[in-house]
Amino acid sequence: MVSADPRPRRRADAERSIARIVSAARETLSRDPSATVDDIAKTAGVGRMTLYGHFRTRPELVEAALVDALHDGERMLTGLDLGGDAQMAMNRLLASSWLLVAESAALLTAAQGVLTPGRLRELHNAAADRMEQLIRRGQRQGVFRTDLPLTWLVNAVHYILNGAAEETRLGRLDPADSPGIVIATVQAILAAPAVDGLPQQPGTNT
Amino acid sequence: MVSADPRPRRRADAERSIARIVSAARETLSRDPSATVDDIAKTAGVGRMTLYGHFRTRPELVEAALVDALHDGERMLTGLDLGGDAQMAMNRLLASSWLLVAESAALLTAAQGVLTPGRLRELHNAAADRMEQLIRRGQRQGVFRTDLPLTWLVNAVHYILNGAAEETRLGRLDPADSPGIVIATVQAILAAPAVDGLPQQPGTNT
DNA sequence: TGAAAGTCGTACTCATCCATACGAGTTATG
DNA sequence: CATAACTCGTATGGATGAGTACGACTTTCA
Repeated sequence: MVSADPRPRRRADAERSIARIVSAARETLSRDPSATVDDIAKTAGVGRMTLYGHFRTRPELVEAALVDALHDGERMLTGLDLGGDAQMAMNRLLASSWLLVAESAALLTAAQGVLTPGRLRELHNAAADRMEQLIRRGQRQGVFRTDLPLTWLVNAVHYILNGAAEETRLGRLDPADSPGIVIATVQAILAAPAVDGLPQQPGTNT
Repeated sequence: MVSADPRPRRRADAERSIARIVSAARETLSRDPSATVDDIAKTAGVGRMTLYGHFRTRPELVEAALVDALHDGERMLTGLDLGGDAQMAMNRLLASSWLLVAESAALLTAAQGVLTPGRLRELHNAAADRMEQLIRRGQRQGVFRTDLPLTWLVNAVHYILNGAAEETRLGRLDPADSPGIVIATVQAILAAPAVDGLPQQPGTNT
């Protein structure tokens, strides 16, 4: 399961080009999901032919960009404690991943239009699962609501994340305030409704 | 300010064609925001040339479809009581407009890619204002939270609406359940956080 | 019923973008 | 330093989709 290189021999400058291209693809597609191959090549400061030398088709390039972003996510979450109080864990998860998710929202859109749903799910599942497990744990702890479908809760969080990303990109939200706003909103969505005079399962919230 | 007809004389069959085209545009663009003029004409059961006879460019057609959808919204809200308790009013607003908003979500996306931001705002402002006023009133009543930017609250509701629309379209949400889920989620987002032992302004919730 | 209005197919131009072909020049690396 | 790997411009092919031109046919309506 170690990352196997089908192409072990590659020159240093080629490696550099690929890195610049992938980076440019992430940047460009995050601003405009329908960006042209030529746009991406220009942003990378590289001829279009060089790009095609490494990525045979546009979908292949988009996938590479998405995979790179997801790898960043995994790396970022390494060593992040998702145990303990689910609410706190969720806040930590959001605080550390919000920026990446925000930046990659449009990239995900681009991928949706170009990759098969199956392939997309395969790539994106790890991230989605993590969120789902955490919410489920919060439900068992009694701090997250259980009266709405789990799938909806997971996706509602995503929609809020992407929405906040867009608001930030459009300048309607101060990037400095965004994390706090996202956390507060997600908390509100997930929180178990504390009915007046019927404070949920007592004893579960230490 | 009455709707002025720049083209008073128009034959009955032309009127019919236009209606079918606009309807087809709404339907088609709501499924695929990047639908072709040809697609729309086919859906309308009309030749492409007929379509071009009434709408000179694609943007013009998209705008007509959006305007039609917005008119539907206005018509739907006529006679809807938005007074009284803001929370209840919001529930009524969502219950009656959710379906239309859901259907028009993708249409709005199409419009965003084709209309100038100014023009789009001009068309869409009435609907957005209504939501904003209602939230503001709820804040004055003490039932909606005031610790997040008003703009964000308005747009967060929109993102949830569109998200629910997408979930429904993808079959991940039962259309019968959607309204209830949307209402519950929006309530959670807007509700003033009832701090334990500090139940907000007493006397406002009769 | 006849002229104006509307319908609509075919064929065309124009622009954009993906992808390939070729080939000359440049750089890494054993 | 020689060769293989890489870069990259120009040109080309092919697909798609917007919008126009033209002209024959049909429908409305005064």
